[in-house]
Amino acid sequence: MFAHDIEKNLLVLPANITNSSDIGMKKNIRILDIAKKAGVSIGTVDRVLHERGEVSKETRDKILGIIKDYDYRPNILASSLASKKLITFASLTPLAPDKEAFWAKPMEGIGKAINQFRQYGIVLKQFHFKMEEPETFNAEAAKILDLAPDGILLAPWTKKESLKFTQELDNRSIPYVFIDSNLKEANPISFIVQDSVQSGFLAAKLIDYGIAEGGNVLVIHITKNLQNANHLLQREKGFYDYFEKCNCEKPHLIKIEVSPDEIETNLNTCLSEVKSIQGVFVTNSKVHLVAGFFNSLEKRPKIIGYDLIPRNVDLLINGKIDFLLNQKPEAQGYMAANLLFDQIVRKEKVKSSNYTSIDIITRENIEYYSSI
Amino acid sequence: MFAHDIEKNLLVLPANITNSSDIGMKKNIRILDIAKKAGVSIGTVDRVLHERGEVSKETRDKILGIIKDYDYRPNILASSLASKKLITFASLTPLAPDKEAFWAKPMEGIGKAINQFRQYGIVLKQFHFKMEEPETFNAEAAKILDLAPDGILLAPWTKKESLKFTQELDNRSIPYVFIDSNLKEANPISFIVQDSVQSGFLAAKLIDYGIAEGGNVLVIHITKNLQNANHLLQREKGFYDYFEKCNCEKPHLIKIEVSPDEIETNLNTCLSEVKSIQGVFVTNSKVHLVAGFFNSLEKRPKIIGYDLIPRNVDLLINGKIDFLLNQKPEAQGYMAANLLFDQIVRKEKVKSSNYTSIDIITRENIEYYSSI
DNA sequence: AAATGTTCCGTGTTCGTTCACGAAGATAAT
DNA sequence: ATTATCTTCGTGAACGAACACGGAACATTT
Repeated sequence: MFAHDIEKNLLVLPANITNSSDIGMKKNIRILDIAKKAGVSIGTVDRVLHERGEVSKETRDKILGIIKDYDYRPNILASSLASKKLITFASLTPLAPDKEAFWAKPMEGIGKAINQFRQYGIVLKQFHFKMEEPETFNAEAAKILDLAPDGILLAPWTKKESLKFTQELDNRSIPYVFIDSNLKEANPISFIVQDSVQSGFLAAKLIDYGIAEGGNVLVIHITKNLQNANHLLQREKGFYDYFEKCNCEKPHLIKIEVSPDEIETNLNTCLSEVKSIQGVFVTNSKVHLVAGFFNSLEKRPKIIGYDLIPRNVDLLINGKIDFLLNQKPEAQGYMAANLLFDQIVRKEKVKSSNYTSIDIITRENIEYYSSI
Repeated sequence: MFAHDIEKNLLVLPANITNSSDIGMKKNIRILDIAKKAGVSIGTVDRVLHERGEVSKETRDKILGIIKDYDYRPNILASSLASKKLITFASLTPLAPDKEAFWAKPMEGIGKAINQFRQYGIVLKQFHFKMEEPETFNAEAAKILDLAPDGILLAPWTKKESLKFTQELDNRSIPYVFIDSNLKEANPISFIVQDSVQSGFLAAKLIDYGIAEGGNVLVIHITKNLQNANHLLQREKGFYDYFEKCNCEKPHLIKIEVSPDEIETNLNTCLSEVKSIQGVFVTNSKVHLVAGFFNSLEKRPKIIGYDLIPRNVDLLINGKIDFLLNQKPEAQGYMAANLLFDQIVRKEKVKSSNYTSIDIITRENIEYYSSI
């Protein structure tokens, strides 16, 4: 009577009656099951699953109905095993001068993820551009278009070039994931970034928490071209916002914009003019360049900066820097690669916006922030 | 001449000459390849791989040599697909009274991982014990032994009962992973915990950073049975250590041990006797129980506690608590399940000790610490 | 010498897909 | 009516590993 209900592999429990103390017990419906229900062969089901036509509208609708009703999910193990074609991912990120550089970290995470995906037939081709030379971005982007990969991990460093590239990707419907920063005008399947404004806000809180009322606080941008560095401006904004909104006595904020090679003169001038510096906020990883300057003062100001690059880490451990804000670049890379995988291989809908946590690092907790 | 070198699927590049700009391109050697090289059939290779005998020592050694030389890694896709047997994981954790409770979080992470593993034929059976009733631990442990799962996720809450259980697991060579705390006397394949001493150390730093020199600092244990709560004692130790080692002016530390239902009287007495409380450190998630007491003081002390449970989060956001230390319980669960998977399914060696980061949470960064 | 064990190893099927190939049946062109 | 061309669908061989089964070679017992 109910033989069909208990026939092997055809028993598919509705999701809502699964035993809540067990996870993963639901038996998936197979292509063969769908075929039987529809009275066709697996070849036909396969054709509608892969949308390669040659199926009458009638049977197509029938099969699609069954797929929906029984919530068919392809078995990616069998799928990847049977599929002989390679899936190619490409990454386009700033060139990391050495293994210690910031941009080596996301690549680490990406590499780790890709290695786990190897048996799924996934390969990654890495491309790098030089941050100061937008032409190199275009050149590498062109190479990627030639390669025609199945998915792209992209750090959209300069807006104009990135938009041109992503528009072309949209045309060719090649999915891409943004890493490190986002472009509202583009259509990535997902982006994974840190909230820069909020991180500046947090930095201000940490300064505020640690200083006596009043006094002077330096906000230092160390970059050659501040206008191109949107991150830094947003961090600054968050920092200022905090003191606007808080009901604390607002310190006197002094903003300094300087290129890496002019720090010495610039900061010496500043120190001779301003007394009683209670806090220093450096808006990027270059904080190691300024930490030494305040040793001479009778009371060192609270110093806060960004990123766990080795020189910063040393200074943090030695007590010359109070806080580093971290954005887990390895984890970002790892997640980004996983997002592409979920989208392309697992064919799942992925969260389109991903904000990484804003980690507060001190010498007391840094040792647990090294690995992924 | 070199035909065998380029024969399909037999081309296995040494790892050191892979192009560094590409990841995942190395072709894996298959069982069939090993069989050919050894001049036997795949059946024989399969027998030595699974150590089920019936192979002469001679050919066995030959095959093992090839496996080693060519760094054979089984294709887990094909492997899981072909293997019809279910792999059962069991978890034994404290019962979470509701979805918001602390112990619901690790289960969330575990569940997420297990769902990703479903197609590998993995199921999870959940077991829970009541924290105050060690007998329930024993009862559930017995159920698990009956079930004879392939791997176990275990929160070793009470030492005696846990050791008895893990010894039995050792006897039956069932692998287990510790979560939340570790037992030096046991032999888990891995443990994933937070360094409690260091977290107390960090808490002290945050108090120290925020208070003026001197003054009184309260250390509050809120528990029914402090001696059974090793975590809390270690956190206290780290907290005291900090002020011993630092070259700051050490505040006067006042230790309070109180059960959850006696807080009110206890704390009121304390407040009437001690003036000028600058900092409060609560050694567990019960910090929400005390935050309200200090509103009446003209200057609220700095308050720090543990864990992002809803009541704490509310108080943090409302500015009644300054810092919460977090141990990413979801991520712990997720990682623990992945460790079991890597060990049992992927047959990889896993890191035996895993320390989660000690996250500093403030109202400024909490919104990015909710999800996994 | 035949019968029976042992030891060692090969073969074939299966897992759920992918995909090339080809076979019907219907329709259109000759 | 015959051939050609579509449209629509089924079949069977992979993919790499797991595992049951069976078979050959050799040794041991009657």
